[in-house]
Amino acid sequence: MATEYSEHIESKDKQPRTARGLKTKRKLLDAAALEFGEKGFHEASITGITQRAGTALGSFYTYFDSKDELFSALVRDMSSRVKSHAASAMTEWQDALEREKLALEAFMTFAREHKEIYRIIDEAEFVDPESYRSHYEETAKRIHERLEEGSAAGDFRGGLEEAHAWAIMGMNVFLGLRYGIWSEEKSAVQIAEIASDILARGIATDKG
Amino acid sequence: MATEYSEHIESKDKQPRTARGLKTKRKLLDAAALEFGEKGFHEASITGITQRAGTALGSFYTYFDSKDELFSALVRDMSSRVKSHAASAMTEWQDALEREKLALEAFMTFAREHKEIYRIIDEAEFVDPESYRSHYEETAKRIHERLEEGSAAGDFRGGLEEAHAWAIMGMNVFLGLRYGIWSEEKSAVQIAEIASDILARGIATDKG
DNA sequence: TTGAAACATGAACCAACATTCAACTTAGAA
DNA sequence: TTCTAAGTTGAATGTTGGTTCATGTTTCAA
Repeated sequence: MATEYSEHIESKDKQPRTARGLKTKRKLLDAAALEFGEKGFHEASITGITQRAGTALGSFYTYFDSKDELFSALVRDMSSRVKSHAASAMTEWQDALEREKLALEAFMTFAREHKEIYRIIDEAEFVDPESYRSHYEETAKRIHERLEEGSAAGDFRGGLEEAHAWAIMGMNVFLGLRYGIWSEEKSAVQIAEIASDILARGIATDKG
Repeated sequence: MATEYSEHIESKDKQPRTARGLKTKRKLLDAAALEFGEKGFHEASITGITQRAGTALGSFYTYFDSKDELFSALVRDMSSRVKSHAASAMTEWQDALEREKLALEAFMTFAREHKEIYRIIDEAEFVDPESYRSHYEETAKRIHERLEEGSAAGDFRGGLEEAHAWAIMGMNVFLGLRYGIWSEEKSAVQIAEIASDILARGIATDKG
C-alpha cells in the first residue's frame, strides 16, 4: 500500500534535499502509519518504525523532531485524506439527501480499506487533541455547509444548525466503527441506506 | 465528589478485610478517576494517584495488581454508572420518542458533570478495548430494545435494526462531546430537542 | 492483653524506549 | 575527478515510572 503524503507533513528544516532522502522519508511515513495503526501510539516504537522501514534508528531523526511531531503530522495527513476521499465520492448526485448517502458510503468503504487511519485519528483525541478537534470541527463545518445548500435547494428543511451536522457526523463515525472496523457483516450501501433513511423521515410512525 | 464503586471493581484476592483497608481503597479509586480523567492513562502515574489519595506508593499494590487492571476496573464502573444514571432519568415519559429525548438529555448533563468519565471511557478504546467494545455494544443493545418497544407501542415505525441504535448512539456521543465536554454554549435541553427532532421527522423537506 | 493477619511505607530495582552523537558513506554540482 | 553537503548508521545515554520488597505499624479476634 504505497501512499502519498502531502506538504504539511514536513517540519521546517528537516526536508530531504535529495531523491534518496525523499525516498527514505516516505518509507518512514508509511512504516509509521502501519506501526501506529497496529499498535497505537504508546505501544509503537521508533525502533519498530525504522525496522519496518528498513532504515537505521538514527535516520528517523534526520526527518522528524520527535515521535509526537511525527504522529501529529500523520494525523493531519490522514484527516485530509479522509476529506478528499469523501469529496471525490460526492460528485454525481441528484439531491442533497443522496449526497449525504454517498458521503457515508464513501467513509465506510474508506474506513474498511484503511483501518489504521481510523485508529490514528481516533487516538489523536489523547495524543494530539488540537488536531483531533480541528479534524472534527472542520468536518462538521463541511457537513453544515452541505446542509445549508440542501435547504437552499429545497431538499432539506430550513433551520438546520451546526448541531445537526454534529449529529450526522456522530452517526457516520459510529456506523463506521461498528460496520466498517469491527465487522463487515453488512455492506456499506446497506448501512448508508439506513442512515439516509433516518435523515429522510426520522424513525417515528409514518404520518404521511 | 465522593463516589461509590460497585463489586466488579475488586480483583480476586486483594479485597480489603478491614474498615481501614476499605477506606484506603476507596481513596485510591477516587484519586485514580481524577488522575486518569485529567491526564489520561499514559500521563497519569501511580505516584500521582497515591499522592492525590494521600497514601504511600506501595499501598497501591495492596489493592491492585497493576495500572492496567485498575483502569479496566474503572472503565467498567464508569460504564455502569452512565447506564444507571440514564436509566433513572427515563422513568416518566409519554411516548418512546420522548424517552429517547430524556436519555440524551440525561447523558448530556451527566457528561458535563463528569467529564472525567467521558474521557476514561473514550480512552478505553486504546487501553482496554474489550471493555470499550462491550460498553458500546451493551448500550446499543439497550437502545435497540427501546426502539422495538417503541415500534410495538406504535410510536416508532417497524423494521428498526441494530444499526439504527448505533446511529442514535453515535449522534448522542458526538453531541455530548461537542456540547457537553468542549463547550456548554447550548443547554442540554436544546441539544436534546434537536436530536429528537431528527428522530421525529428527519431533516428533509416537510411533506405532511 | 496479645499475637497473627492486615495494612502502610518508600527506597530500590529494572526494563523500556526516546533521543543524541560522532564516525562513516553517498550524491551530485562544479 | 573532486569536494562538500546530505544522508546513514547503531552504540551509548538518560530518564521515566511501573513494580517489588523488606521493614515497620495497626487492627481485632480470642
